[in-house]
Amino acid sequence: METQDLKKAGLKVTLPRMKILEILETSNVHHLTAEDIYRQLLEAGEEIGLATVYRVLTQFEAAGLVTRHHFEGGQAVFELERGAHHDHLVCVKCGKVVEFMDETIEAKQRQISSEAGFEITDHALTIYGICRDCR
Amino acid sequence: METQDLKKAGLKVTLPRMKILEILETSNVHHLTAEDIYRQLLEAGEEIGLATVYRVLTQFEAAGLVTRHHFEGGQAVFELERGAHHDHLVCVKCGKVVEFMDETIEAKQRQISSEAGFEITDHALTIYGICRDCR
DNA sequence: TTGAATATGAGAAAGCTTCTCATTATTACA
DNA sequence: TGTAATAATGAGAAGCTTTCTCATATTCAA
Ligand SMILES: [Zn+2]
Ligand SMILES: [Zn+2]
Ligand SMILES: [Zn+2]
Ligand SMILES: [Zn+2]
Repeated sequence: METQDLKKAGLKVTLPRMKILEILETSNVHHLTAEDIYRQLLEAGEEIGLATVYRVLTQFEAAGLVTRHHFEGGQAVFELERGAHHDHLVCVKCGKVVEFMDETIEAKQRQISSEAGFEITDHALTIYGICRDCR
Repeated sequence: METQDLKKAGLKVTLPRMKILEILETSNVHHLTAEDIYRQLLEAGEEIGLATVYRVLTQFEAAGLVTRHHFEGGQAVFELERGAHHDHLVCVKCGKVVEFMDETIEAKQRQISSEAGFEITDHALTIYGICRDCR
């Protein structure tokens, strides 16, 4: 299936791309930085450069396989696109990420945009807080 | 009044701080990057370094005088804290920023956080789109 | 199998932001 | 007002994340 995804996106099936996709698919943490992925590749003994990780993630994003988020704190985080739109709750102490989706909020955003004369292309709602475990 | 704000924040009243505060107060565009401010200072003939601009903005942020936003596109933008919380609609073509606040959305966020066991510290909702003029 | 097209690794470079440190300015108080 | 203690500044170096360059290696259609 991976192979199909890559071919559909017009990308050649290469070892770096398959390994990166595999990490995104099998990781129990769904939100990973490029460095996270790079480190996992090193640990697995793969000799894949950090530049390749960034390059591939950017291609995956363009192909719609992956979404890039800009949470506070510098590094972008990437997550495999699993179909369902959602927004994020991020713990500022431990970094835990909880996903949620609220149709009321989504609808209100559409209404606000249309009233302002904007054609929505995207949106990012991130709530920062302290999770139960960190309190 | 500016002078008071600075003193209250425990900051000495210096020329760079007053000039930067003045730019934030008088600019008709409310969302400025550090470079925007630096450029305006240069144009006004002030010899203030970019490092000072960043330093002062960070201090203003800590003092609650200014809010820092991380819209897409790398550079942070700063805006004078005028008391009323609001979220943002950003045009991806021209960069125009429209502010809005919706109590339904705010309330939903509080509910979602509390249900997830998070104590909210902050949130950022940014809708990206194409404004009327850019269509 | 072969060659055109594409991808990779390594390091350089870019873009934004923070740090360092010698110099200068502010402020409290004599 | 003068002075000392404290804090702020400017300039450039450095840090961090991300992208670029280019010589080499890989993929894949024919
Ligand atoms: Zn949403
Ligand atoms: Zn997510
Ligand atoms: Zn809000
Ligand atoms: Zn604003």
